Amino acid sequence: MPAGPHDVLELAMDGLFRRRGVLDPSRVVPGLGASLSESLALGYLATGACVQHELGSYLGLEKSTVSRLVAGMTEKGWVERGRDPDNRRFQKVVLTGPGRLAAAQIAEAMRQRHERWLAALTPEEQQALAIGLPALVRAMTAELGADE
Amino acid sequence: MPAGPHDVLELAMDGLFRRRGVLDPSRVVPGLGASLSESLALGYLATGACVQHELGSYLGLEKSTVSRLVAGMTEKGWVERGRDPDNRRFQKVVLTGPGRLAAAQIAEAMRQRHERWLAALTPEEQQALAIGLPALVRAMTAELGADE
DNA sequence: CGTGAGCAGTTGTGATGTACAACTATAGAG
DNA sequence: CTCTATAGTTGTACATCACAACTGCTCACG
Repeated sequence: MPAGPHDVLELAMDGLFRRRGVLDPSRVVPGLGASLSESLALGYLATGACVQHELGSYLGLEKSTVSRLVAGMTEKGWVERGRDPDNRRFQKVVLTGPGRLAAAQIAEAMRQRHERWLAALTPEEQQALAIGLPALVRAMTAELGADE
Repeated sequence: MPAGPHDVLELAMDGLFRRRGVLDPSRVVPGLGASLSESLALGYLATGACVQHELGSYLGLEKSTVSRLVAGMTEKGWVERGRDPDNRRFQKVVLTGPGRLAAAQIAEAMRQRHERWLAALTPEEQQALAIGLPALVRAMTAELGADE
């Protein structure tokens, strides 16, 4: 009954699943009213404009869902969208000023939250996490197929 | 620009959020048709019968949600519920035979999945994960307040 | 050219998972 | 015995998402 590697994962996953509300950015940045998908989209768009279907593949969402997601973000004034003049099939999505601000707020709140968590860890644990966690994500990603 | 501990968490969280479908047991044990909450409930009930509101506090769900969750699991034949004779306010929930089987199937599938992930890690990474991950979950849990 | 195949996006519809509010039933204290 | 607190149920509404059917655009091929 000493905890093997599997038990560690088991307990961690259980803990994460049961507290999946933590993921919710509306708790991390209250009053902003961004859903999880919106937050991820804002973060992605902050690295550069993109076309809707690219956003969809990044977020792992169906195109219809992305369409409505972007529509909602447009109404909130975070993005603007318009047909790409070079290829009018594409909807190019661009962050607006307020959108950039919202993205920055979310990123900063996340950063602070992560620092709070890390502050509760010993240096050894931090070091271990920095090695183990990326490896785990790599393994999980590999299993799911290379959907970037 | 070397990745600090924060960047590690940032990337890991991003990766986990975007692939939150991984959490879905219906992919891990296809054909069984158990939702995430149902899977967690089955896992919890496998450790012993309990009363509905206890299940709710374990899962972090509102009592009405738990009521319907248990109703659904009853229909699927995984649990039975009945008033506690000692205190008729309580609904005691107990795993049935099929429920026990489903719980075992889920647990086994999870175990296999975790082993697959771990197999893709070097021994050093496994060791690091075993130290870092529980620490992270501990820190997250502490921040959220001590909910079970 | 022009037409047909295929892709990007939109809209209609519905499933799922959840919370909140109002209610019922039970228990226990005074 | 009544009053209050607790466990659970039901009505309702909301958020997130997928699938299917549609529109509009592009491009290759005859």
